[in-house]
Amino acid sequence: MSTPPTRRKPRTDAERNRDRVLEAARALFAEHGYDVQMSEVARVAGVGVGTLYRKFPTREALIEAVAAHRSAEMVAFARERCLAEGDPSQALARFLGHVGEVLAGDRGMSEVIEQAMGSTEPQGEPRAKLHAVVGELIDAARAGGTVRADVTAADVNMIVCGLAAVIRHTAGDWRRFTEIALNGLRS
Amino acid sequence: MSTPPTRRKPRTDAERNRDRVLEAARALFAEHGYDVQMSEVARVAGVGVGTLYRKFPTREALIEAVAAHRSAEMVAFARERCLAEGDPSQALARFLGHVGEVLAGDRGMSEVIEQAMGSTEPQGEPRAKLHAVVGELIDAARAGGTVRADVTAADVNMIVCGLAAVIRHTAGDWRRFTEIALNGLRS
DNA sequence: TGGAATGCGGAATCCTGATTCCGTAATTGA
DNA sequence: TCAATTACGGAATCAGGATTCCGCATTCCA
Repeated sequence: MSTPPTRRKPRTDAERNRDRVLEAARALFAEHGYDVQMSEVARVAGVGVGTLYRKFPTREALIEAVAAHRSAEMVAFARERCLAEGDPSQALARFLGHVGEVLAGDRGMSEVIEQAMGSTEPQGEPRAKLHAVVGELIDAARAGGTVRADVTAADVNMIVCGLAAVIRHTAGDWRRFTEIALNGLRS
Repeated sequence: MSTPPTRRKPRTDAERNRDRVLEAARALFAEHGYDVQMSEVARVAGVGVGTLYRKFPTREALIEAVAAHRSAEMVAFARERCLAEGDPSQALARFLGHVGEVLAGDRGMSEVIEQAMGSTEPQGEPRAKLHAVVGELIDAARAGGTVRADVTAADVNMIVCGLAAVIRHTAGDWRRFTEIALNGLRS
């Protein structure tokens, strides 16, 4: 009830280019963070800036697209690898380990997560789901006695936020940070 | 052996203006972080941009001047209020509490500290002293049995880095974060 | 195959903010 | 008080990057 009746099928090269842009952006953002120029993304994608802007109308939109994808992956991991299988009392620990792994290999994502885990302000569905999953992970950990009864989602969000910062700025061993944090949540 | 013999005394309004600029910068950086325009600093200081630039040749120099001052204050607090007086085993805890207090009221500083506590790269004397003091605080805490024997300066630096991020991005209660961290360092 | 329709490339344009320049104004020392 | 010296204000200039525009190339469908 919205699109006019007869409409051509979108040109095949158009979607191919969209994929190329996304892939280039993913790689560049992962390596350098979001401090990358649009023209550079276009160049790596083998595309003109005009094309890039037709796919993603603003720099912001491109970043959001990439971040949303990664966030969804993290949520999926939490559900499938942490909550669904294995020892539930270790679910939270496995999650933190995975988050660290991902952020250590994706500078851009560490920037997003650092901010996203902060205030509960609206930031799109993917980030909201991330918050929700954290809640489930805590429940599991609490049930298993791995953390104190008074641990809240806010606590874990702070830890994830801190973890992101540590990974981004520190040369040191982030696993050590997660160990300390988890130990601190124990009764 | 450096300055030519006869030289006038610097104009009094010149130093007054320098102070005004520093004060304006401190206030603005504390409230908004370093995302403030030079012209805004000048306006608040009641001075022209030209004057501002004569005192601090680049934006970077101005930021550095403000940050160095604050860093020195933190080091002084650590020595005088944490190491010199009170229960030594609580020195680290008191220090973290103070850092949180300062960062919570100074957005710019939280940005600096988040980065500064990361790599041990050269960042000027003030930051170097901060690292040194952290070492002393750990020794005191270790001696008092407040933290495990294997806790290192790198551990605490990560925690401070994380704390800065938490304060900057989170609406939540950063004291809770320090409690968890300190608890995590206990044996 | 032919001519719409849809995309493409990338130079040109716009914007935001840092930094420079220079004609004036204020301060100093004799 | 007066010339010399030092500083000031703020418009003009520069620079880095995001975003727009439009003539040309491709792809689609009858």
